[in-house]
Amino acid sequence: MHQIEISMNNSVTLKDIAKALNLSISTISKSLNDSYEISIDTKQKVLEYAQKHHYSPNRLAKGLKEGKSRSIGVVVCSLDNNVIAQMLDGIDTVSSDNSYQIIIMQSKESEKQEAACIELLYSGGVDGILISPACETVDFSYLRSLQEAGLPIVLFDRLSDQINTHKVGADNFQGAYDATMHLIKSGYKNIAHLNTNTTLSIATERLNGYKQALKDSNIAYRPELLRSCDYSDTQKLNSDLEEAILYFMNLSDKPDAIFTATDQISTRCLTLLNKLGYHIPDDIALIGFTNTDLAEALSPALSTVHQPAFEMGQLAAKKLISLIERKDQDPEYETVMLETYIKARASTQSKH
Amino acid sequence: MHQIEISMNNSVTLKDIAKALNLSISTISKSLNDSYEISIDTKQKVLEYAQKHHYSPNRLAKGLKEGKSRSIGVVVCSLDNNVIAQMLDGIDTVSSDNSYQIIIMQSKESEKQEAACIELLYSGGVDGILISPACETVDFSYLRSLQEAGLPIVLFDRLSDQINTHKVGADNFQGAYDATMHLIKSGYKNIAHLNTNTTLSIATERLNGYKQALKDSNIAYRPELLRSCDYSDTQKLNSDLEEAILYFMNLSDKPDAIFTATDQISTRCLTLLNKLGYHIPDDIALIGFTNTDLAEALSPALSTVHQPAFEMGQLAAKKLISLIERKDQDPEYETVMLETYIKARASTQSKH
DNA sequence: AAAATTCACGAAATCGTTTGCGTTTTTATA
DNA sequence: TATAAAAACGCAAACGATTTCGTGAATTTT
Repeated sequence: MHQIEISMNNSVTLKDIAKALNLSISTISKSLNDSYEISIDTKQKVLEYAQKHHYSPNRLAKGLKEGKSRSIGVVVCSLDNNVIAQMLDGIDTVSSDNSYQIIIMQSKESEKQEAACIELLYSGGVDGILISPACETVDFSYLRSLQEAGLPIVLFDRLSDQINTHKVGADNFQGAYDATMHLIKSGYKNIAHLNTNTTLSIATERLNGYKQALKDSNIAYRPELLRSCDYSDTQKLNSDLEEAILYFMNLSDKPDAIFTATDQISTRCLTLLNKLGYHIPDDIALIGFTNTDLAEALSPALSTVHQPAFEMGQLAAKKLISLIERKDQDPEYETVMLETYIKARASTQSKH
Repeated sequence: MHQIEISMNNSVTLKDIAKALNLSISTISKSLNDSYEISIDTKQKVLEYAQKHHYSPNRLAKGLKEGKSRSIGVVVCSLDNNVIAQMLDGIDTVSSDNSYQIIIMQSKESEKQEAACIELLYSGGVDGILISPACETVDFSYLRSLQEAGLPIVLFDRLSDQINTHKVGADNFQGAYDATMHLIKSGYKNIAHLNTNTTLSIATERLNGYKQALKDSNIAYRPELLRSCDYSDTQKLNSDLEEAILYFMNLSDKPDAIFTATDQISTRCLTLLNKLGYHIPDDIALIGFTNTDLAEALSPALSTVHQPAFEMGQLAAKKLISLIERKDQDPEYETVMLETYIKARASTQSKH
């Protein structure tokens, strides 16, 4: 039988190899790092032994020594979300390709918890942080102070003016503009808008796109057709949503279409409208931001504004890694807005 | 103005505080760890300075010293997946509560990539690994060797007999049995089954549940009503799926219902049946495993077998942490199967 | 007042790597 | 042959934190 050579609690270290081969620790280290100082014979012996015994360098020790951990902290509001999952997928793809590990944490839309995440990641020695801020978050000073202390930070999806760094998001203004325009061109005139109550760019940009489309089409903006839902808690979101829909449908001059601003709002809105017995799109048309691949299979098929979530994640990770590795000295921070796509389906069928 | 006190590249260390307060490093460490050896006055001074300068212990150093990193490696096939996202949410909740960080990696259903993930996590010094194996994976010897070397491992969702440890999954047999029974009780007799081509327990358990329900209902199992799809690649999955459906519908004695075994298969199957012009449930009924919260809103509303994904994640994380912290010496490994729930909707309406 | 405790702190080893520099041995040059 | 230059390796410091042990000073005990 072949004995387990590894000590019970941990793996082979340089010291173990050194002892076994009767060499010094530094010789082992240099051999494994293919240093010119070591003879080919020795290198081979060391390499062979190391492979046989599954040596792999202790990342903690290496990180400590080099001041780098080759890990990236990712802070998102929630893991259980389509769009976010796709962004994480993109982040992970790029990170893995560049041998970075990602440490994911959830803020659950709480500013406080978000700060705790960041703190933990920072002290954990991450080389940089990718963050999509919680919707509660208004104070970016802590993040700024970390940035000033030298920690690379990149914002993605939800952006903010309060911090100067690379930012990768979707072109929310254009997406909202296109969605609204699509409704207008399909014959809808009284277009309501359901948004969140956040201070983040994502909300205002989409609102502005909506307004601009109305303006460009010479349709007056009616404040009563704008309602926002509390995004911090699912319960509240649903009740706010139902309330808003009932409010819309009881207006004397009620809307003939709704444009919804986020994934959750879009899909829940469809569900609620169905439940309340409204017929889409005859009673009311619906288009909204969401990335669900079930849009086609919904009842009715839901027209959507699709965000390139995977690509956003990829780009954000690339930007962060370039900051970490200082590929460009003294970087010019830029904000990239990736294009969104309208996918017109039955829920916004042209008015006859 | 208030100057940034932190050095450019990194944070405050014990040494910095020691120098600033003219004390020794050990005194600082002990103060912050509230040691009895230090006077109250000194402790207060140190604490005050530490807080003011945002000191937080370097996790790498601490981990190195203690031989623990307070981090957990999580290996899943994909991030972009509903059920998995919910499981990750559960894992993260428990991990955060116990101050563990989670490092998530994707195997993308590849055995090779999975091995690379595990290797990376191990050398990264994780305290334990949570893994839902890739469907390609047949060889668990590497995982076993790590386990023998002392690394705690817990399997979740997709289990395997090839490794002896804690396992947390859904009661797939019962879920499949219930789903099939539900179809039978609703008047369907010719029930087809769409599954994956994997060797993992998840597939065979669901198949067995299906078979058992047929048997208990005195319905003969017909091999031609069982088809499996390649799960390793989305393209292939879709084409396999379409092929299988066409095959089913062209049988002389064609099925009047389909029971689908996984999230992806279930939702795509619905989409495909719609696209092919079949009417659900009149032409063919459909029930399948999936956790999507859009089931209600689909066309038609999809009957589902729901897995307690969040809870599975929670429990798996708890089990792993208890292994890590050796709450029970020499643990009796156990396999927990959490209950699934049938949610009957329009897609399996009773035959008239 | 002398002895024994307690108190408050510092020195140094340790975790596993990396790396600059010193040392020995071998080889090449004058 | 004496000397310079490479080659091959070891020593030791460093990264930041924890922890054992040792040491003066202050306090208490007889």
